[in-house]
Amino acid sequence: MSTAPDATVDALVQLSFAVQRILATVGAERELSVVQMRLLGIVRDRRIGMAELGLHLGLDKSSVTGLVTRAERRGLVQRSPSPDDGRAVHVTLTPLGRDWTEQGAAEVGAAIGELTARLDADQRALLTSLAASLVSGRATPR
Amino acid sequence: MSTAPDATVDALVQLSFAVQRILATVGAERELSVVQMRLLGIVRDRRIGMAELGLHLGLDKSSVTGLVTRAERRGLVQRSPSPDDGRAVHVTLTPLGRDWTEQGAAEVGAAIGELTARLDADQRALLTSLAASLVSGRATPR
DNA sequence: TGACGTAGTACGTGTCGCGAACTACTTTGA
DNA sequence: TCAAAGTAGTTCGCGACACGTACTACGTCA
Repeated sequence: MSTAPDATVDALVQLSFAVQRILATVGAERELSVVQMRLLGIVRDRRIGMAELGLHLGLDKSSVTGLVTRAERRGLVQRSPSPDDGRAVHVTLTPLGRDWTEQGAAEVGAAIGELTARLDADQRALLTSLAASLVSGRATPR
Repeated sequence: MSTAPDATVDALVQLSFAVQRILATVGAERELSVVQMRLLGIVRDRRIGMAELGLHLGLDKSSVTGLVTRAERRGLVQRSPSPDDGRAVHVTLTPLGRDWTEQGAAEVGAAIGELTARLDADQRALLTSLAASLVSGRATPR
């Protein structure tokens, strides 16, 4: 029920825009939107169908269809029928998609490294642990 | 030139998506996109023209035109000619726009409060200070 | 086997962002 | 002083993107 202090809200919102901007910039080099990058990142290490993909992305299934279709048209992912379920489809990375995903991840890592360059190792670890606990919903170890 | 550790990249990227999701959810109650919310937030406490707005949002000026036009059509902002420059336009909140902006800010504050509920006051202050320093580009006080 | 649920697609609508071409006003410099 | 160059915004056409609705096809369960 408690409202966060304005300073906290501001800081987190601004930070989220900064990170999104990094993602958008890295993606733009390959004409990938942030959502496309996210799609690649999710498909990277999961065997996943359209519906579950929609859950991860917070998108309607019909939106996922279009997203995957565009990525497939560009040769980044491919659909393959599920062996278990005749209705279902699995989305996997093509070799090209895998390349781009690796490269993109490296570039994002570099940009985040730059963003956090002013922090020393302790501060960075602290930030990581605080951020991770917010996302996971678990308490932060002290 | 240093790349951030994967854990840091993950935590910050995930956190940014969590915050964006909050913004999107709050906006959705009024059928406002995240960018529309941002527009309101920027116009809230600035006397600003279209070009500068584009800089803040990282958008092309033609995109700003459309953005403002849609917001204006909904009665949230208004354009007024600049007294100093016959070419320029100032974008300001209407009373309705101001209401929505206040309400939206309060709801975002509440949601961020919930997101950070597991942190105690010290941890929250620490997170705020770390995040703020990343965004400002200034060093974090120790 | 028939009813119901689930996975995914097709289609129409609207938002959003871009670049290029355009108008209108301002600034600059000879 | 006045033409050239610059600046603020708009318009237009395009594609990406997200949604809801309606549809097909397959699976499950009684």
